[in-house]
Amino acid sequence: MGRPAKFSRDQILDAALAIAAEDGLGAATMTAIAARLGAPTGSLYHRFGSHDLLLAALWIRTVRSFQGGFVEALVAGDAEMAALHTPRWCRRHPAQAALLLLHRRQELAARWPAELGEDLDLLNTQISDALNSFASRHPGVDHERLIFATVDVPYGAVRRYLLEGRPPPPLVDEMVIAACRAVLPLGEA
Amino acid sequence: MGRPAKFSRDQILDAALAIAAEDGLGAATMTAIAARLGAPTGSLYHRFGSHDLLLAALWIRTVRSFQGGFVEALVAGDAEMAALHTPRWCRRHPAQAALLLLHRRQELAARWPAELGEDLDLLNTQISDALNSFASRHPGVDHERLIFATVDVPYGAVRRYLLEGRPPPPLVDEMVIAACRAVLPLGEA
DNA sequence: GGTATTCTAGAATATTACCTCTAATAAGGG
DNA sequence: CCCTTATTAGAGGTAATATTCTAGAATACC
Repeated sequence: MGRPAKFSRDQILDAALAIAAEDGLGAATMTAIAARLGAPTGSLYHRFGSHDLLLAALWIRTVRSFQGGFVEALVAGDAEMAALHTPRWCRRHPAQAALLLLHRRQELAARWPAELGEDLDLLNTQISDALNSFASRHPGVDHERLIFATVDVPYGAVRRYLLEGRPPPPLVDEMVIAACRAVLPLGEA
Repeated sequence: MGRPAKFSRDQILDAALAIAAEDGLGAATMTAIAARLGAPTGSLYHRFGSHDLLLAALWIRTVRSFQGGFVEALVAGDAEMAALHTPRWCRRHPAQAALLLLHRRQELAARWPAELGEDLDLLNTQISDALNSFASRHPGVDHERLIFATVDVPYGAVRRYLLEGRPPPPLVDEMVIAACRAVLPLGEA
């Protein structure tokens, strides 16, 4: 009931993402997002109460998009698959990857909106649980080592290519696996 | 001759660095830097023509501080020492590390000041040369693998701790070395 | 067809931050 | 002791940006 929306939440977030990917996060001002969409700024404020809320929503949407496959691989008990998820996801979603991996949550919004705190907590809990669950099922695997192999190394490997705006080459996957096996005491468990 | 300076270039850069480390790069406005130093904004503009120039100078100073030891290790032909340089340097210079490793040059200044272009080029050349020189002296070592082992992996390993504001633990060094040996075909060459 | 509801539309306002400009201040040289 | 020079000092201009506000448009339900 009521007038149908001409600009959806996702459309607005997509516009913000595109601008952030092209010209940096600082360029994603309300005016710029509205202009790219051909919308007046009022429409943005109708959906997102503030600039901070808009960017925070974009951040959460991006984290959720990334996290799914990662947690899935961990739950399936496949650490190497989890490690490979990062380069693979980056190839499929370059703009989102640039946002997620080249920025900190802190710099998105000066003050993180309280109403989105729970959403983020949920995501954090989800990933913590997956890591803990994996570690507990693999007695030799230290928690720190697991994060190093499945998060830190893939992250570092991918970052340089994101900065240059090109997809990570296949060699990245090979080296990520090599590092994985060097640090985690499991051949194919 | 003339009145002696009350606020030196380095003092100003230190203030900017401290603010960036504590509250993020966006908080390092001219007013904030001046306030932290107890100086008027005019003094900052007397030494640095613009906000961009100030941040660019800070960036260059930081890169130079980091790069010295890294290049040195590479020139000495010790890849593992080069890889360990990152975590070690982070422990000694936490604020500088947070700036250098958690930000891109691009987001410091929208337009990089032309007059500092050469300074940056020099630093980039220096590191390129060191990497090339090392690779040419070690026939089995691929360029991409060398960067992965000495730059990307240490970078990823250290990042999480920088975000949390604490120094990388010793385990990081151990894992960085393990990854190094898994990827580079040299035992102790 | 009327009415409630949701949204677009964009002008106007407030805030914020960069930057400039003029005067005052503090040393050193003659 | 005066004059030159480099610097402090900070008020105020300007531009960009977030935000608000009022009016109007489009749809669904009755």
